[in-house]
This record gives sequence, C-alpha cells and structure tokens, in this order.
Amino acid sequence: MAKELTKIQKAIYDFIMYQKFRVGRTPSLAEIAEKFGFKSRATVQQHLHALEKKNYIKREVGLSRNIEIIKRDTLIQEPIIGEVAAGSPLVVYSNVIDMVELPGVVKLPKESFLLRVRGDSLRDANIFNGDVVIVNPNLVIQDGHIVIAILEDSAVVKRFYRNEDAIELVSENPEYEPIIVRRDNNKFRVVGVVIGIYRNLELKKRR
Amino acid sequence: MAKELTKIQKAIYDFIMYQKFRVGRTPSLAEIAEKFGFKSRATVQQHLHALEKKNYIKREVGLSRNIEIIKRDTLIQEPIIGEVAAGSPLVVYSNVIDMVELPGVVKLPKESFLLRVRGDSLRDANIFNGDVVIVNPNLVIQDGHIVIAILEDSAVVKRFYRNEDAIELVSENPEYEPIIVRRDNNKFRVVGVVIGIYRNLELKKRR
DNA sequence: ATTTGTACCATACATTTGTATGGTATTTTT
DNA sequence: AAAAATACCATACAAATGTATGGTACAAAT
Repeated sequence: MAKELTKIQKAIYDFIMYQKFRVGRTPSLAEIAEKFGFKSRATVQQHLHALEKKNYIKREVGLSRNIEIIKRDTLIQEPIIGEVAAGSPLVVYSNVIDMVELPGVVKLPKESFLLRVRGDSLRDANIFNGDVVIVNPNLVIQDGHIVIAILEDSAVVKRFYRNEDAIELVSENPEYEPIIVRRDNNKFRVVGVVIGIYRNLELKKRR
Repeated sequence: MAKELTKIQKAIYDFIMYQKFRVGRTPSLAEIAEKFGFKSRATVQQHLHALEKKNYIKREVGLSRNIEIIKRDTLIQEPIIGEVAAGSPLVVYSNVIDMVELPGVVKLPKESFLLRVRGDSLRDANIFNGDVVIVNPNLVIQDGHIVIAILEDSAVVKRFYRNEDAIELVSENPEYEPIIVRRDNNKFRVVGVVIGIYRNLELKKRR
C-alpha cells in the first residue's frame, strides 16, 4: 500500500504538513501550485491523487482545503513540550512549542516526552543544537546517564554523576565547566533521563 | 477592545475552536450556518465580523476556511500532557491527551504543565475525577503541598509530608491509605507541585 | 419615542477552489 | 522498441465559498 513517495510528492506532502500544523491552515491547490511554481492546479490535483493512492493523505471530494494527513505507521507526530540547554541553563517547560515527525521505529514509551536541545555542550555525545531529545521521567537515574535537570528555574541536559555529598552535571564538551550541585539543594531536580534523540536531517540544513 | 461575546457569538467561536483544533478542519461559513440552522451564510459572516471586531478571531479576505483564533488574554488553549491518579497509582506522562481552554486569570507560569486527575482520593481537597491540575515542576516542595509524585512507573497526586527518614503521601480521602516512601528510595520522585486546578463545568456534565 | 445593537433572511455576485479531460515531454520499466 | 509511470500544461466547468446590500423583527438603551 504505502509505496515510496517521489521527490516532488514528498515535498508537497511536507509542505502540506508544514502549512497545516505550523501555519495552521491547510493549503488550497492553488497555494500549493504557487509554492512549487506549477502553472496549473491540475498538476497539484494529480500529485494529491498520487499521495492519496499511496495512502499518505485522504480527502473528501468537493471540500476546499481539506487534506487529512494519514497517520503513518512509519511516522509519528509528537509535540515538543519545551527546550533545554546543553550549554548554559535555558528555559524549559514552555508549552508545546513545535511538532516533530518521528520514524515509527523510535517507539516512544508512553510516559516519555520531547524537548528540543539548545546549545552544543553535548557535542561529543553526538547531541547537537536543535536536536529533539526523548525524555523518560520514570527511569531510575544511573551514573553516566544523560539527564534533564532543573536548576533554579531553568534546565540543562548533561551527563549525571553522583558521589557522597554532591551531584555533578558534566558536559561532554570541555568548553563548559561541570555544574556541581550539593545534595541538599532543593532547587535542583532531575526531570528525566534522555532515552533517545531525534534529528531531522532534512530540516537540519535549514538551520 | 475585547468586549464580551453574546451567547451565539460564543457558541460560534467555540464551534470554530472545536472544528479547528479537535476535528482538524476550519469550518466554512456554510458549515457554520448549517450547524446553527442559519439559512444564510450572510448571518455567519456578520457574526464573524462581530468576532473580528471584538478581536477574538482574524481573517484574511477571500481565503476560504481561514479563521485565525486570536490567543485571548482571557482564554488560553493548553495541552494536557498526561493523567495522574488521585487514588491508586496510574499512568502518567503519555503525550498530549487533550486540550483545555483556561480562563486567563489562571495565569499559568511558563514552566507549568497540565495533567488530568483520575480517581477521587483528593475529594476533600476539592479535587475530583476529571479535573485538570496545573503543575509547576520548579517550585520548592513544602509540607502540605499537593504534589505529583512518581512511584515505580506510575504517578499519584497527593499531599506531601516529610519527616526524618520518610516521605508520606496522604490522600484527603480516608478511604485511601497514606503511601510511605523511604528517603533512600530512588524509584520515587516528585514531579511538581500542584499550583492550581481547573474544572470545566460544561464538559463535566458529559462525564 | 427614537436610536442603537443584536439576530436573522433573501438575493445577487465575484472569487476561490476542486474537478475533469486531453495533451506534450521525459524518464523508467518491461 | 514499446509500454508504463512521472511530471507537467492549458482549458473548461461546476460547486463551494466569501462578500455585499438591503431588508425585517425585536429588545435594550437613551
């Protein structure tokens, strides 16, 4: 059923996604045509037919701006609920700030949530600015785990080590000093363990 | 600017919200007319003009199905990111499971998030099954605070008390036994402090 | 008593939008 | 080499959609 999309089909599909979920308005055929430089809406219509046949979208005849994105079993839409700093502390837990599509293989645990990483202090752990991390708040934290931690009212993503009287949050990137937290500091808390990262390579280029 | 809406205006506004965010398709004037039994689209047009003048929506001329919801300072759309048990432990941190509209007076701190409460162990604290609690993950926890706590891989909402060697999670409802957690239990963690609750009385009836 | 605001209708019209058909050119598959 | 798939165009048409105007009825405010 779900055959591969051609380049243009994929591009159109992505554009629809973008318009629908980011901009908040499903594009009309004319708008899609304009975007891609087509001189005829019929061209778009044919591409949409192709997308429909390949089961990527669904439409009802006659209704304008009516393109339903079929939830792919190979692609999941997930909200990103905040940002964390990989370098110096940053804002966390705003609300849904973005959406990502994840390949289904990623298999998110039910309890996990997504945060976008800012800064590059974990560069050597292969986590980069703009990456989306998958955070499980229910895991038992172990030394060496990459965790999301809250300090005061900002948050960081760092490697976690603990000893007798302190917790150490370490960047992989030597440019950043480790953060030492005394155990009795009650303004500090670990939100969760990073169990995966996701990076959209296509979007990456645009940043 | 933002005057009060009349009954019908509010109903139309809600319908647009519902269609746009739950169904995923902004309604056309004809669809709104049909929904409310209007025989003319002009009637809808006039209501939309009123909504626009009162700064509740925004439209661009000519474009179909193009109604932008203005983020009201008196009404906020927020995602609910999970469920917690007020009685026995339950699942927490699924992803966005619902949306609520909050009266703006609630003034959510940026970092806070929403969870829906299941069970009625906090009945005497006036928190009921189905309520949405506003959780701040960055507050310093104090005795007597109502908190969201994670035990193993489920979560509860209870009152929080601590003494020398243990933490006690107490239900307001005497039918539920307090949960005692030893301080060295590392499978236990407080996710945040409940700083508010929200209950939609209109929806409540449907439950 | 008059004005103003709200809530609707009918009708007409212009645009937008989706649909259908037939055509050309290029690449890919058989 | 022939067939099939892909990628586009022009054109025509019908339906959906938004817009404009003028009207009626009623309640509330002045």
